[in-house]
Amino acid sequence: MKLITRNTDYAIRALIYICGRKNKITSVSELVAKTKIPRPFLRKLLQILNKKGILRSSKGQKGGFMLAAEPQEIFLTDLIRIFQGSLKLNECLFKKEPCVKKSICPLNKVIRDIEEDVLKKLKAINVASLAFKFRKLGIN
Amino acid sequence: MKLITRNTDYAIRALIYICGRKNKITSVSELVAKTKIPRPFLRKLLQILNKKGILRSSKGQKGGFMLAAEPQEIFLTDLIRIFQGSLKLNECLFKKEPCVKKSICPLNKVIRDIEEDVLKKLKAINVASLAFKFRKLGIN
DNA sequence: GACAAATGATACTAAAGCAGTATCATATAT
DNA sequence: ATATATGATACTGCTTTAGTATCATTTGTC
Repeated sequence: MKLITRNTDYAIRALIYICGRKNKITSVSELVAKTKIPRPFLRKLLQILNKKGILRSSKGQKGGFMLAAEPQEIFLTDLIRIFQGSLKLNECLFKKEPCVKKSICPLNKVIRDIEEDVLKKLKAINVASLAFKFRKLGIN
Repeated sequence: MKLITRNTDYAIRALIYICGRKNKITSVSELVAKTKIPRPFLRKLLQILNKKGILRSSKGQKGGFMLAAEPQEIFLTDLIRIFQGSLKLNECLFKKEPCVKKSICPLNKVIRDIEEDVLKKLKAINVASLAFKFRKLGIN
């Protein structure tokens, strides 16, 4: 039972660092030095964030990445969705023979309620607020 | 991101049914007929619940399972712990080089807070209350 | 006592997701 | 030209999930 996996975690930390660099381009080399994330893995993550419109990249020497979106508009839910697919905590568990009464199933309901609450809380967290907290503590 | 996996889900549904049978012994055959859970898989789950002291079994003809614990004392958290291991939502994500400031890491903190809230809510759900809800709806 | 019907114990398997690595192509500042 | 970036893509190893398969043991019934 994991809320966020490692690639989501890495992505968030990379974004927090990039956010702190404001409008300056940040290279993978700099990110690797600061975050200790394995280089080829981080490269892959950044390329995905680029394709998803969260980062903007420039190639060639002096190339790198910068934010393409406002940091207060990049939510934890977005990153989880990108790197972990669906946000549903309880997928349909009876794939073969779906319970006809699924919509009123009490077990599904209690799980759904918890799920919705989690999503609401995740939705309230964005890169800007996290970056602010890190900055205040002098981390990164 | 799944709160409960299929074996936990199956286990809960089996327990709910067994709970409804009160003090009568319930065989795997009856449970398979009612829940449509694959027989060998269900057998394995019930054996685990037996070992963990949640079910009591009797062998031989007319054998089967009944609750070994009070249904209001069997919590969702217990079953998740049994079938999904730890309840930690965010395991240590920097295994190789653990962040020294982990205890004060803002990202870890927000995730931990959500996690604790989820656990509190899961802890409030037990087999008895679920069985009651199912019964009221005439399901199972 | 034989037998059928139940659980106990254990080992095995297939598929999916997670956490990366490796390589080559392409763009660009100097 | 060349060094230094990213882009695209394919591959690998490990773990978890979701089961299946077999044989041993116990027990009620005839």
